[in-house]
Amino acid sequence: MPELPEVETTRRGIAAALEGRSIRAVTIRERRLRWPIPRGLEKKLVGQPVTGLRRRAKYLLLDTANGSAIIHLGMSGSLRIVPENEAPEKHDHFDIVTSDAEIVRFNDPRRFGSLLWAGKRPMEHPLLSQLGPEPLGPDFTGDYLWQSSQGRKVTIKQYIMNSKVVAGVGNIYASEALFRAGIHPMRAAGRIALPRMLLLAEGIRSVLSDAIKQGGTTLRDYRGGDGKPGYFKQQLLVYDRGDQPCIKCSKAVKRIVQGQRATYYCSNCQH
DNA sequence: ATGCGGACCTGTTAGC
DNA sequence: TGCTAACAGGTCCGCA
Repeated sequence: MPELPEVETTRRGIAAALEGRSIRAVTIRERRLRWPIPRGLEKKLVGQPVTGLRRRAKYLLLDTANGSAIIHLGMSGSLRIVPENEAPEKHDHFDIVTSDAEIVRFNDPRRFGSLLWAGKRPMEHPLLSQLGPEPLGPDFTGDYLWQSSQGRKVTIKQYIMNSKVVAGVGNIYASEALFRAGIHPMRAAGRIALPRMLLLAEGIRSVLSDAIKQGGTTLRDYRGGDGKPGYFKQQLLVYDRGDQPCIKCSKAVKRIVQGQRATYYCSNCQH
């Protein structure tokens, strides 16, 4: 479900409820997520003032005076503020209750998400320490992308989805960015000329920021932290449009599988 | 170092 | 209607 724009939308939706409050309680109903929620994590959080809610790639960092917790939404996770007294439902695996009695509730049917403790230097946590630049940050440029891809034979689609190369480009936006740049998803990463890599970096940057502006993409039942759906789906040019006419040239959009993930592209517009 | 396939899960939908 | 198979927005890990 959540890609970077959805995670960012979630962050913006719940940050105000957390920042400047302290944590009154952490209620865990199911510890078996992607990794088990560590025993004693509640104790590290309860009573702590929340100093911020940050995002790095698709990870959310809940910063407290005592250290940071890492939250990942996996494929099907969501975080939202629920009314007081709303009974937990199926797959509501944990709640964070603030000193203002606001409840931030995590739901994740597939349990690919996670809740971990990262201590005082969260960026040194193994999940975060190997990440490449933020796609919307200043270090992610076409020059960097071109430089780092030299000699790489993986397909460009798989390359931009590698979190060591650039952090947080997921399956939907990888297809969309390649379409924006006119680059064929099967092309070897190391065989793309610099000017086209500049277009690709810009494609990644623009598709992600456009999606954030729209509140993310709602494919099935995604909701942001404020409960609103995302409106970016209307602007997906190739993703999930197999056999439908290309927006630019009307040729049928193709669907292929790369690394067990669906890829959509136009064979006429992308080379 | 790189690249590939499998693993972790449940829910929805398409096809017979 | 009911059963089965395929598919889904992520990403780590182990092996060649």
